[in-house]
Amino acid sequence: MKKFYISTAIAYTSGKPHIGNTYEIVLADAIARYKRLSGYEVYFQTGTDEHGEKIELKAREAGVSPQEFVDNLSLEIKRIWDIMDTTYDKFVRTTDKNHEKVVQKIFKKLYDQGDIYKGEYKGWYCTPCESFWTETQLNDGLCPDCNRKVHQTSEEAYFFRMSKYQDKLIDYINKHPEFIQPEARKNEMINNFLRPGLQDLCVSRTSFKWGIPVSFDQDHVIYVWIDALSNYITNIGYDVDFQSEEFNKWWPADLHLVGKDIIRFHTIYWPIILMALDLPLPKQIFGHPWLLFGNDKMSKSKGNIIYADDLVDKYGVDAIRYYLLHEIPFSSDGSITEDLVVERINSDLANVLGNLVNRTISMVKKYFNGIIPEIGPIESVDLILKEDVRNLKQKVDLKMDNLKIGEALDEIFKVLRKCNKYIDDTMPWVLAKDNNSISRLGTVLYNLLDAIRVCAILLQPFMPSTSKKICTSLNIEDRSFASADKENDLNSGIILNDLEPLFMRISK
RNA sequence: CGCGGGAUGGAGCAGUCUGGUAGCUCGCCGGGCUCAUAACCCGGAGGUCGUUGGUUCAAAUCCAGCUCCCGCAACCA
Repeated sequence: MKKFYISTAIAYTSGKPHIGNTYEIVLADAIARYKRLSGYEVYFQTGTDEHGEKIELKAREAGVSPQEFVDNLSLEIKRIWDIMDTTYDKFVRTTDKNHEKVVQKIFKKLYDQGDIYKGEYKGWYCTPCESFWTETQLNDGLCPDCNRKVHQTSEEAYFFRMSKYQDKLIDYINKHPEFIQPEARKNEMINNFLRPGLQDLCVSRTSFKWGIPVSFDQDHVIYVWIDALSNYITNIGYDVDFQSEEFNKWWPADLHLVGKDIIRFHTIYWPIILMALDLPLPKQIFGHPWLLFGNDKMSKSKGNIIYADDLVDKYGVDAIRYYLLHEIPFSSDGSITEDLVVERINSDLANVLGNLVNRTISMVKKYFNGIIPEIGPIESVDLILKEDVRNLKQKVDLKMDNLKIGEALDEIFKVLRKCNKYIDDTMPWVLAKDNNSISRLGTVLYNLLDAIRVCAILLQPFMPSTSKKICTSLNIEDRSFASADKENDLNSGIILNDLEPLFMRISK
């Protein structure tokens, strides 16, 4: 069986994630479910990134220990992932003991082989704020927090020799055009960082304590790069000098999903760390766009934050999954407001999907006592619908393979719309009035039910519980993706199970 | 001249590589139908495809200049 390892970035435990932060786990879940249904053995990993100065600070503000602080947030994040009905196989934490142990070993190995060396980190220090800043973070040479003067300072730190691997990485990226998605991001990375030459990366800190200590130098904690990024290998059995069967099975990852803001770390630092460890690189990294509130970035200061759990309480999980998966394009930012959510629910989920299923099932009840009819006489109008249904899975596959998730959903909804048109074209209510056309009526309703069957099967990765409701009502036994290629796979003579309306219209 | 992406009916997008009647969803207007969730189906209005010039029988599409918007420009994750 072919394997598929997909990951999200691990979420930083500095605060409750908003709906935009929640997009990534839903996107990953849709892809993971899609792969499983397509016959892959899937490993889907997510989790939390729990170290760093910011967390140390926030914990102090909250009057709790950093460990308590991250325990709470990690739980909260996991709760939201669960609310979104996501099927991750493992939820990892960077405070897991095994992760910490292996990260220390990785650091030591890189140090021993000369990729990491001890040096000095030069920066700017703001005494009142007790903060280090880099040259570029300064605001006209002043502290970006308080706008006061800063003075140059230096801190003992360990550095990673990035430049040693840059040519190898450029070569790799050029030979693997699919490695960085969308492709525009690849140009950014090559032109802004790789071609001008990489600076050595500071991989340890002494200015805070909340992190994994460097095993051979206790004044230092390992900085985010090596700590957080290695979660992708430490949790599947990588152990520096011993590699488990599990590791060999899953690595390299097939897809790292990350936000566009952290694509640099995943397409430059992470691959170089892997090269230094002599490990293969992940096959693909997709830096997905963001979800904006209207046209603005969501932020606490703007007070425009929307949380996933609030939306789910109000509209249901599948509606929100649909919104996220359908409305966020492949490479440009998506937009959300509550009005937009309502609009999408009404026009797509209620009017097209919900109403179609409802009107079809009620006709089967009304005209055939709820029993799936036999196929009778066939007309040319049937063949057109059948053709669209037959081609659907292949179209969805193509979109999914290119990570065009919203367009994959569009393909399914196109067929649902065609079903609505088919009803108007065939006018089953007219057929029902004439005893001579009852078998023709059977054909029409059977075709509709079978089209709905295929759509419901293909909707599983995106709207799992809605899909399940439809499948249960139609008594669909085989729900694998392979069955979406079968034609007329419904059993005539079986009685439909009751189905309450899937999505009701929401009035504003 | 730092690098890259974009500008298409009221809104959001596709079409640009491989020039040849400008397409989709939503909204609006009119009609049809009644199985259905005031839903569904059909039709219509609305675009000189950012701007100027060039190539061509023909340009949203190719070339050049200009204007505006956005992302990136390294240690906050």
